Amino acid sequence: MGLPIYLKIAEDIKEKINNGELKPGDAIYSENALCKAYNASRMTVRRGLALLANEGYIYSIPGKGNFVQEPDYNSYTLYYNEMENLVNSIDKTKLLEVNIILPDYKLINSLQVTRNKKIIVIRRLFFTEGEPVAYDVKYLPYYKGMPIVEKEIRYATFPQMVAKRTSLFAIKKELVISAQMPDEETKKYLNIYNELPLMVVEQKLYDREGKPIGLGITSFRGDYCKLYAESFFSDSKTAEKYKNEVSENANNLGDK
Amino acid sequence: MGLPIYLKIAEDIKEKINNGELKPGDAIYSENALCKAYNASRMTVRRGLALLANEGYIYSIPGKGNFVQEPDYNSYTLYYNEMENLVNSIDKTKLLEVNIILPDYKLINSLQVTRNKKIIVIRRLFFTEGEPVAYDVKYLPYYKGMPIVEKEIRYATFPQMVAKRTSLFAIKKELVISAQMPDEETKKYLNIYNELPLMVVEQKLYDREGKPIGLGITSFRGDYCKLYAESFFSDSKTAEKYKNEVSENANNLGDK
DNA sequence: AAGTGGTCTAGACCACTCC
DNA sequence: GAGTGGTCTAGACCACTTC
Repeated sequence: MGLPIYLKIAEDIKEKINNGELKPGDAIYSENALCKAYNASRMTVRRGLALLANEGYIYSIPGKGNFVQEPDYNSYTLYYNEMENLVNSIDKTKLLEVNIILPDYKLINSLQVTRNKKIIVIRRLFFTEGEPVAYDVKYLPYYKGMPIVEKEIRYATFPQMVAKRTSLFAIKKELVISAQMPDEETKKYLNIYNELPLMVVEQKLYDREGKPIGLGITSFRGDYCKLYAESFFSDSKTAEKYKNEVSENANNLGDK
Repeated sequence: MGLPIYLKIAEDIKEKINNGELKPGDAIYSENALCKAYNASRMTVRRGLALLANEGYIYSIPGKGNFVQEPDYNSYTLYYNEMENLVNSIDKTKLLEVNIILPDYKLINSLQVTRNKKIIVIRRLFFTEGEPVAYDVKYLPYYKGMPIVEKEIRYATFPQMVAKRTSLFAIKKELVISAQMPDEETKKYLNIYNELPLMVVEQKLYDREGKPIGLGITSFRGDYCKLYAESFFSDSKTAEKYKNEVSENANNLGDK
């Protein structure tokens, strides 16, 4: 069959872990044992084990062996894009303000700048089908020669805004998500007349050295925002590619 | 130096990507070229590249080459544990109800069961320093011989509850996060007398075959719950162990 | 035909753990 | 000292893309 040996090894062990044959803390067969069992070279066996290690299934202790890892119960992957979420997609934005200000106490702390540092403020409203659904504020320390392009300001997400200055690979991003009641100003912007909470997402970006390079606060109408997260144990990804082949091969062998 | 060659290769290329020398879509030196440049065997070079691929920095096209990957702007890692979050840790729970019910329409849909399937309901209150901070409901399809242990019911998180039935490795977890206003009952439970929103986290667990095995809804007082997420480009993990040595080497590059 | 990445081998030396 | 994992080599054959 077309399934590479290293994948076969990884899948077999993964299956043993998934069905409970191997439990967290248990030792796996040694690499040499696996070499013999699969009639494979050690590099091939190690490649299979490396896969499992990458997916969080096993870990190794030099001199002792490979062991089944305790799974991480509390880790999820969250997809967040202020322009797009479960409930709505932003189809229009309105620029409320673009300005350069001096930071107040909170901003000085959050962006770790001096009180004389100029800060760009961008305040926007996000619309979905004519309805205002989110109030968005970004704070960016101003640097000389920083390009400010109208179109970008209107339609860019936060990472896109700073991409001009730094490689996006180098950026660390943080989110703090909370439920809050809107103040009077926000109520007005978002056409809130009754008791309706906000989903507030605070987004902070850091450069490679860990220095903050931007703070964004997006306040969604509670009825227009749901965030979605999932635990992905990257199970299938590895063998997915071969899945068809496997079933094909089951039917017709031997051509090519 | 103690830094393994494959790590050195990976770090060098990563640096080129981070500082913008290599941009998304750009081709990397071919594996053979890297072999010569680092005076290394191809397996070693490929190990370095495999690292970068795993971290989302590059991808490869057979027959063409390795290329710099466009980073994923919208992906974050969220840590969620209903008993523990940014603001508070649950130090006491109160069991409101443990019961077996027949599912209503919504549960039938959500858990994908028949209307005759028995469902376990567990309703709890979570406390922090004497204050009720969250109202928690879990729905679990009932299976014969399912152990129900008082202590577990009181203090277990959702994944822990189902761990008895299925290997946790095999579980897929989903979260849907929203901001809502409390109903009268919840207000009473959580001592809410004024306008205070809820952070509602809906948690759904699936077994290996994708069948739902549990639904949980936790309603936190808005002032007692903040969720935290971060983008981790697993940068450091790889080289962390060698960091001291890396900075040593940073001074005397430029050879070759 | 030449170059690329994908898989794999059969060794090697090292540092470590366990006995 | 025997066994373990960690690193690495110098080849090999394959399928693929490009010219």
